[in-house]
Formats: sequence, structure tokens, C-alpha cells
Amino acid sequence: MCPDESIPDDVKEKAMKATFRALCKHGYADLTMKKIADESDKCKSTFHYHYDTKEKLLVNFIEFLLEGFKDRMVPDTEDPLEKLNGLIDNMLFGLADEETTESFHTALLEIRSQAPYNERYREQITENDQYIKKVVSDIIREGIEKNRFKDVNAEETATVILSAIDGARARQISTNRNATKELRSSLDWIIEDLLLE
Amino acid sequence: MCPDESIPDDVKEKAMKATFRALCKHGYADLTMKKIADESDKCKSTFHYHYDTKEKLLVNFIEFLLEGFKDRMVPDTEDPLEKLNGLIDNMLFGLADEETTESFHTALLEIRSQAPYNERYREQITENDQYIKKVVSDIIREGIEKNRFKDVNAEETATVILSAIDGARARQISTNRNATKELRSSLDWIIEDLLLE
DNA sequence: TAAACCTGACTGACCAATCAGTCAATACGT
DNA sequence: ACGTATTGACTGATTGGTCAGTCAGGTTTA
Repeated sequence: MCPDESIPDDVKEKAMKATFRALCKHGYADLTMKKIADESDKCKSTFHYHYDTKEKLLVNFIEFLLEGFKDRMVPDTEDPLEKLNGLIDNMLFGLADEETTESFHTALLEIRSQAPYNERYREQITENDQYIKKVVSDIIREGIEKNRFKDVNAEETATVILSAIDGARARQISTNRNATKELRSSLDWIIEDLLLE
Repeated sequence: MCPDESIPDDVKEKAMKATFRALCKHGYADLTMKKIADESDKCKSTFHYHYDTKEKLLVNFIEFLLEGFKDRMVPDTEDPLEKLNGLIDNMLFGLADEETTESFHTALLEIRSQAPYNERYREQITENDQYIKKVVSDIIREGIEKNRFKDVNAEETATVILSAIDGARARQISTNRNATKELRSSLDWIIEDLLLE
């Protein structure tokens, strides 16, 4: 069967959740179809039946992961500063408990590190990247228009903030330091100095 | 044999170069002892003879990789602004050709993404992380003392700059955009606004 | 001198375990 | 009854790692 829209929703949800759990538990390099299946109540063959190959399952998974990311990042508020700070918090600390957030970011970084070898991964990540950059630069532009922010270059400011967030997430999971917390307080000061007053 | 100092220098060099080439060519997830050996004029068993296990070889490799990184990043100049900009350039664009730099950053990101599952990887990366942060904050402090920079918090500024560099490197290799070039021009403006007058 | 011995470097053949993927048989839902 | 969903058993390929043995070069012995 082809991995298109013909997969039942309940199976798809089980597949995605199982893939997520297996990826968090074992890491991308040690991720196998058996380990994915073991995280669900289905067996290995069932996932082959629905997705054909491991790669197709994983491409579907990335899509699922980034789609969920999009939906839940932007906080529901009108004030540009609140919206910006809320988005930064969501991106650095996630929406669930600390462990789930750490696992989520680990999964994302593992997929990122595989992107150079897989164009489909790269396309998905690029699209997500451009989306979030538009969101942040729109917030900054809105702040400027409402005279809440100084008249900075919105694109460049967004680039630095988003790059720093990505970097902090990578450092958070690959070092023994609390890199996201460090960046949060550093960004507070940067935003104060660059955007406000 | 144990993977200590008893390994001949020429063998060690061949092992490290072969590991680097294999890692760049196949990615961490598909990295095997055979593929490493195939990148050298030695056979698989030889690397097992010198390093025992695949993991010990890779821990040695990370040490080798980060040591080389340390040695070559800081530019030889007295002027704080020149030194800071030179370091940023070196970290974003590397010292060799573009292809080698991209491969190097890919290898680093792959190892980073594996750090959550391997404490020895994490220790190495943490140490390297702290080293480079000290270098950057020292440069900023020096600039403040010489009245070339504004009186900012050196630690927090270094955190943002280094996080952004890490993030841009991750985006550079995992998207279809030129993220390092984008960040470089954004950082120009940030440095102008934050550090200079 | 030369034969015997030793050692570290290296190799190809081999192993059990595991991999992604296949397939015939079966269970299920309508 | 019929198509979809699911399974366990299976396959060929590949994995990290082992091992017996080869080889070059140095040291000891006769």
C-alpha cells in the first residue's frame, strides 16, 4: 500500500506516536521498524503494509512532527512583545513537560542531522523554517507599526533570534548545561536593548 | 588493544581521516566499520585491533575533531572587533573550502544529535562549548576594557552570538537556504547596534 | 653468521545477531 | 462472502565483533 491519504486515522496516529516514542528512546541511528512496532500494539509487518518502506514512514513522521509544531507555537495574544516572548518560550521550553520537550527537540535535531542525506527531509525542514521566520518577522513588523518596537530590520532581527533558539536547543540536548534557560535570559536583555525603549 | 596512547601516529591519522570521510559520505546512522575501513588502505579488522569497539573509535574521533576545531578558530589579531568578526567568520564559514566546511558541520551536528544517548560524546561537546564561550566573552570583555565596545554583559552577549552561530550552522545543512550567510549579515547589524555606537 | 624466536601490525574468513522487507495464512468488519 | 487489516514465519543482506594465522622486522641464541 502507498503511504498516501488512504491510511486510517487511528492507524496513522498509532504509527506516528510509536515512531516518536521509539525515536526518543533509541535515537535515529538505532531506530528500526521492530522498535517502532514494539512501541505500539501492532507488529512490524503492519507498518510495512501501510507505509511500504521505512523511509516513507519517516517522511510521513517528519511531516506530522512539523505540522504539530506549527499549530501550537504562536501564543494567542494581541500585544507584539507578549506574542514574541511567548513564542520564544514555546520554542525553547515547549508546551508539554520538560522531558517530552527534551525528547521532541532531540528527535528534531536527529532529523535535521539526516537532512543533508535526504532531500525530502530537507524540503520539510526548509518549509517549516520559512514559516516560522515569517511569523516572527511579522510580529516584529507589527510591533514597529504599533510603535511598541524600535524601527529595526525585522528580517535580520528574526534571523538572529531564531538562529539563537535553534542553537540553544542543540546545545541544550548535546551538552550538560542548561542552554535554553541561559539563552532565555540573554534574549530578554537583547530584546530590551534592541527592540524596546 | 586499548584505545590509549599506544596507537602509532600514522595509524591514528589514517583512522581519523577515514572516519571523517566515511561520516561525511554516509552519515552517522549509516556509518559502519566496513565503510570506515573502505576509506583507508586498511581493513576492518585493523581498526578493531587498534580501537576494540566502534564506540571507542568514535569517541576518539570526536576528541580529534573538537581538538582541531579549538586550535584553528581564533584569529591572530589584537583588535577586539576584528578578532570577534574573524572568529564568527571562522565558525560560520570554516577555514577550508566550502564543501569541507559543510561536511565538517554536518559531522558535528550528527554527533551532537547522538549526544543525548552517549555521555562521553556529551562531555566532549560540553567542554568544547565552554571553551569557545570563554574565548568569545573574553574578547568582548577586552573590547569593553579598551573602550572599543559598549559596557554590555559579556556572558549574555557571547551566549546569543554563539547560540545563533550554532543554529545557523544547523539550518545551513538542514535546509535549502544559505543560513550562515544570512546570519553573518544579521550579526553585522546586531554587533553594530549592541556593541558599537 | 645464521638459524631460531618473538612481537606488533594486519588480514580474510567467519559468527551470531539483527536488519528491512516479503508473503501466505488468518482474522475481522460489513 | 469479500475486501481490508493483521500476523508470524521467513529471506537475503548486513551488522559489530572474533579469531587463527600471515607477515615483516628486530632480538636472542648457537
